[in-house]
Amino acid sequence: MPELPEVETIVRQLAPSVPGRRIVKARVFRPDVLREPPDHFRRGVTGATIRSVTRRGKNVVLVLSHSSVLVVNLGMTGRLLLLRPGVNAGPSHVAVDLSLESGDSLLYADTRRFGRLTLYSAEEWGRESRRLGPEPLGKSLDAEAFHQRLRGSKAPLRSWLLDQKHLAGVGNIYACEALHQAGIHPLRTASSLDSRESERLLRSLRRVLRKAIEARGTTLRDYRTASGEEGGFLPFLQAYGREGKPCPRCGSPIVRIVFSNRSAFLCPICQPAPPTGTE
DNA sequence: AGTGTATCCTGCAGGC
DNA sequence: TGCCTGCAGGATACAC
Repeated sequence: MPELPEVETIVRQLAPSVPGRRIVKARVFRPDVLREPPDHFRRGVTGATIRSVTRRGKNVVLVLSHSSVLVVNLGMTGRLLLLRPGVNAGPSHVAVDLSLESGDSLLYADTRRFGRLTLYSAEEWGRESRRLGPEPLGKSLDAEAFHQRLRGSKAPLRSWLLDQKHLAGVGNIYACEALHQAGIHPLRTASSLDSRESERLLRSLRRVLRKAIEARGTTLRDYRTASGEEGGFLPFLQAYGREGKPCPRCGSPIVRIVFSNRSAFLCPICQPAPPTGTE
């Protein structure tokens, strides 16, 4: 669930208050969210000062002193919360608790435990980060560069958008929303878009991501901001999760299709189906 | 280079 | 009330 806007919301909330603070104690309740033995993780973070909190794709990136980097990928149900004792209540399914010297805690909670906390050296994280595609809201990606990237792939657009090596941060909700807004069918192949269509798709993608950030993300069920609040973007979804409900643009019922083992939501009128190629 | 399938997990909604 | 099935924001590995 946590896609770019949700992770960006969490990072924006943590960035003003967390950097400069030291981790005085680390408790691991669910070792399976770590990629290394719990005692190694505890040794790696205890005593370290958090230098910065940033985002790369769907990852929260915490740069620690001693040039190590703690990367949090929230999976489907992960939450990263700043818990102020006596102010906000703790969540269930706490996996890792990082106590800060002020008495606050940075909690990682995750019902399904698909999320991961990974401790990298700066070099290792640099390598990992370079494997991800460009940031969709970043300056380096212009319409021309986007079109060039699309031209190299025959994958269906929805699959292409979800692949983090093409673009970093797009998930199923915002892929479906952007395609709907751009009037492009999710099964169109990436390379089939002409320059006008690819420009329209990039514009739609950026618009929906920005709007979702403004609304502090989409809470379907589990997502919470770093302060434990729900995101406000759900009422603005035009296609995702709206099977059978009227398309806000043309009124015809939204349709759910499944491919690559995941649902896609679309308007069959606004998003004309590509030729099947079998006839 | 693609796709389909399965896996890691829990919880909730809907049908009966 | 309970049982069952299907479904869920993600990432990855496998066979084909």
